[in-house]
Amino acid sequence: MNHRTILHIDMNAFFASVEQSANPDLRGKPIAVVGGHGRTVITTSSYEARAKGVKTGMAVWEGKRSCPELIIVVGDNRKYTHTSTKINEIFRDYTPEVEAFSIDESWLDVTHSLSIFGSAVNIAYQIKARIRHSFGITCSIGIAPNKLLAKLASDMQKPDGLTIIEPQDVARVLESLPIKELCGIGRKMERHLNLMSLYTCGELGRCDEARLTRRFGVSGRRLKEMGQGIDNSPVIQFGQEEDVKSVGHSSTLERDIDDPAEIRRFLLRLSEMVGSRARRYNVSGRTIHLYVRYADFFSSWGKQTTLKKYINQSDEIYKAALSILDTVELEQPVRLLGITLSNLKHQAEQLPLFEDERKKLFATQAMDKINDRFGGRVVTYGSLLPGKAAAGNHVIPPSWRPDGIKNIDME
DNA sequence: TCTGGGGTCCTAGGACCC
DNA sequence: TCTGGGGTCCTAGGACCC
Repeated sequence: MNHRTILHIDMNAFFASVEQSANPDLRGKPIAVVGGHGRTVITTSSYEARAKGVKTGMAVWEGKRSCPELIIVVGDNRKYTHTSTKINEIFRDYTPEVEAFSIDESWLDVTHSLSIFGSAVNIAYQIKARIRHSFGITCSIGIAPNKLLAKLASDMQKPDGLTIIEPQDVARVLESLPIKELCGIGRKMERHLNLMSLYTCGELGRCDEARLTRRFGVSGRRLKEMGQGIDNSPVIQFGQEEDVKSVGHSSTLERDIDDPAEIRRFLLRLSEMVGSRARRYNVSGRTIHLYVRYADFFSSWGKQTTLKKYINQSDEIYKAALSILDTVELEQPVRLLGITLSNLKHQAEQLPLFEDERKKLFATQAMDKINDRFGGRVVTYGSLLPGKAAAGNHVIPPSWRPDGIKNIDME
């Protein structure tokens, strides 16, 4: 038998747990972590709050309605990214093959570490103990022959769970499992498959591939494999990731604005955030995408333009965004603005001569990317904005589930 | 004080070239 | 004058993930 052994590690209620660990007054209490200003949602809540019906994606007042004693904590990104980085360093004591899926989830391929540490279960218990000891938080771990199943397994027991799916048990576990439990099958796909009378992974795995391909194109084969619990995708370790394909920022304004000058100021600010990050990544891009959400929340549009040359200077990005804005007539006050740079080209950079130095550089850059993506840094654009119209802090939730605004479905 | 922000991948259709 | 195909690039939009 030649199979891989993959761990998926999921921090339980990560942001809320970090806050409770940092502040003893919050322990054992229902708390909710939110972004910086009024127009925000609950990004993570403690298990005490969840027991009272508080869910990710709720507005603060909704959370308070179902749990009046709910304590609201404004999130601190740096705390979370710092903790996340440290936790991933622990993982790398057990294998170099660590892939951070998000700020609070990672996969580890421990296939080649088993002989050193005895077993995957041993590794899992060691990791749990070290995370609890160092950070005072718990995690759920799934052990399985591939990433898809490991992630499925880590979801099965929370909090502080440990679930193993042995290769010989895969078919039994999947037989009556609802398809939407699989990572990659969302609400819409579930509905489509249900309409084909496919409800469980067992049914999906037995479905005729041609039937799935007719309906879903190239995804058909992948769907069938998922139903069978097949996933050959490798764990991509730090520094081995593909180059980033787009860099963007968007932000809901504190209040709706329709003053063109104010809109332009905000676009300049977004351009600076996108530009500085692109420069840090050493990329430039030819395509600029502008996104606008109107005051009514439901109507929005996005427009993109592709230039002849690659850019990453903030003023050039700003200019391109303005040129797009000039082609439209705004229909309502603006609630949210976003700018994304894509069609990226990686710029040549000086690489260290020695292999281990290169590896270190790549790993650092990879972690930088993760930190950037999850808002770990403070981007300064000082004098550009006169005070009040600024967006709030960005707290990127670890576990957005379709219970929130996405659930307001118009069908 | 209703409803966030960061991405990736896929599809469809049009323009344009050979 | 009318007819066709393949390939690439681009825009727009949707589904999915955290």
